[in-house]
Parts: sequence; structure tokens; C-alpha cells
Amino acid sequence: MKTSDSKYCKCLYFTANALARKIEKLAMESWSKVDLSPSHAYLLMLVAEEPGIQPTSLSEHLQLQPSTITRLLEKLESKKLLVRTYEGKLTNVYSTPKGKDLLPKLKECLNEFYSRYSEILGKEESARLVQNMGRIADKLEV
Amino acid sequence: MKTSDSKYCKCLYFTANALARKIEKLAMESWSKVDLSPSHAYLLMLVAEEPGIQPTSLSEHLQLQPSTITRLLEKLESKKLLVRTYEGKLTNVYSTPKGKDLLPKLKECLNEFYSRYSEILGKEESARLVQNMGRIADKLEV
DNA sequence: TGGGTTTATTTGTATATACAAATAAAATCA
DNA sequence: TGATTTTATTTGTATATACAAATAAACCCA
Repeated sequence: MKTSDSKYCKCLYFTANALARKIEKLAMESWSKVDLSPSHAYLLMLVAEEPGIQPTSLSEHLQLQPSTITRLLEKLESKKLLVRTYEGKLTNVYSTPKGKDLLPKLKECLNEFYSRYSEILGKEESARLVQNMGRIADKLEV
Repeated sequence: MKTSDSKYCKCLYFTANALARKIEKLAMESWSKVDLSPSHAYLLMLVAEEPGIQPTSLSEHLQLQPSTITRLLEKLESKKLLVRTYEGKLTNVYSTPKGKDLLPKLKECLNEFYSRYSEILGKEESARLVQNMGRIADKLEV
């Protein structure tokens, strides 16, 4: 059954979640070749771009709770893709050499993901949708 | 930080998930007074509308995996809001009296949720967004 | 009619995320 | 300066969802 044939297709909750799950699936496939979930991959790319970035800042950029960031960091640290250093109450996150080496592949996955969905949805249409969703998400800010 | 200020605001994965989480939160609040998650509530309303409905059909309407439906049913059954009857390989789901009694309150919560988000987002704008998201979700159908 | 195939559902297990409480450091102010 | 408040992070625990395997019934066809 299509999403728009469901009894709840007019409900924002239902539709937003159904869409997010399908996109998640597509993204998962795109990142499977580096054996990372999309969230882990995005976090890793943020760290590469901004070495020493702190969990709070990661939490803001990824719009995830600090505790979730800790969990993501734990996993990536256990895979030796990044390290945390502690000074006082602050934590700094850095890529390891192994993490840096992975970067080109990550960007490849990202591009593959972009082109997969652009192909399915159309470039303009998907860009417009993303923008609209972003605007709406902003309005729901707490 | 706003969703649209994130480094990944142009990414479909990121934006769709951020939006879904915010809407989920709003929905959670709306259904908290009946002590149910939105998914449980929607399932319960579907059963009330179509007594005897089967898990496969619920799975299609809610766009959730069959195993997820089983888990939702278990919880609602433990709360005595519905029952399952088994005939052969098929399962039928029915509301209990307690489940039926709850129905008006569920609809109240649904309306509250609708008016909360319409107020924040605007009636037309949110309707349009829902429609767009549904269309896109359809395209991503497997 | 009976053996293989398909279908419906459940079970075991894993992952992503969150909330609330705990911890500990830093900042503030009286 | 020392007590109180705020901030940053982690830990313990819970929830939503999924995938893959298991189970069991129904279907089909040779």
C-alpha cells in the first residue's frame, strides 16, 4: 500500500514518520559500504571538518540529544575512527588517522545517496522539499 | 540551533529525520493524556473503525513492519484495550469495551494535535506539506 | 492426495534515539 | 572566598522500530 493510500495519509505525524523511515532506509543502503549508519557517518564528517569539536556543538548540528551524541561517539571511538580528549568539563573530539583515511569514502557515499534520491525524486523537487521541511522544522523549534 | 542552520540542512536524510522527531514530540504530548504513544493510538483507532482487522492490514495502513505491529498489539492487549482471536494462520483484532470507551478521548487528542500544529504551521501550509511528503514517500516505495 | 511453496504472524535480537538522574567542572555573586 | 547556580557530559534505563529466523497454517499442482 502506498503512503498516500493509508487512512492516515493526511496526518502530519503519520506522513512525516513514514517518509523519514523510507529515507532512512535509502541512506542506510548508501552508507552500508563503509559499515556505518547515516548518523555515525555525518558525525564523523563533522569531526573531520572541525577537529576538536565538542559534543554540545555536535548535538546542535545533528539535532540530536547530548546523550545520543555520547552513544554515537562511543561506537565510533570503539571502531578507532575518532578519539575524545577531556579537559575539565569539556570534551574534544578528533579524527584518528583511520578516521581521516575513511573521509573520501564517506563523501563518496554521500554523493551516491544524493544522486540516488535526486534520481528518484527529481533534483528541483527534492531540493524544494528539503527546504520546506527545514522551514517547518524551524517553526517547531522549542 | 535551528534545523536550517545546521551544516546538513540541505540533506534530505537529516532534515526529514529532524522534522519527524519534532513532530513525534508534539504528537507524544498530545496523546500523553491517554497514556499512549501516537502509534498505539492510531492503531487503536484503526481497530475501532474496522473490527476484526488483521495485522497485515494494520501493517499496511500504518506503514510499519508486521513485527512492529505485533509489538504494538501486545502492549495494547496487556492494557486490555483490545484482544486478538486466532483462527488458523490468521489473527483478528477487536476493541474491548475499555478500548471502545477510550475512543472519544482518542479523537479529542487527535483534534488537539491537529489544531496545535495547524496553529504553529498554518492550516494551508501544513496540509500542503503533508501532501508533498506523501507524494515523495510514494515515490520511494519499494 | 501429499509434498513443496507461499502466506500470516510471532519471536529473538539489534539499533537508534530519548529522558532523567548523576557527575563534575566552571561561573557567578554576595 | 565560599556557596550556589549553571553548564557539559555521561550513565542508566526505556521506547520505537526493524530484520531475520521460526512457526504454523493454507494453497497449489502433479
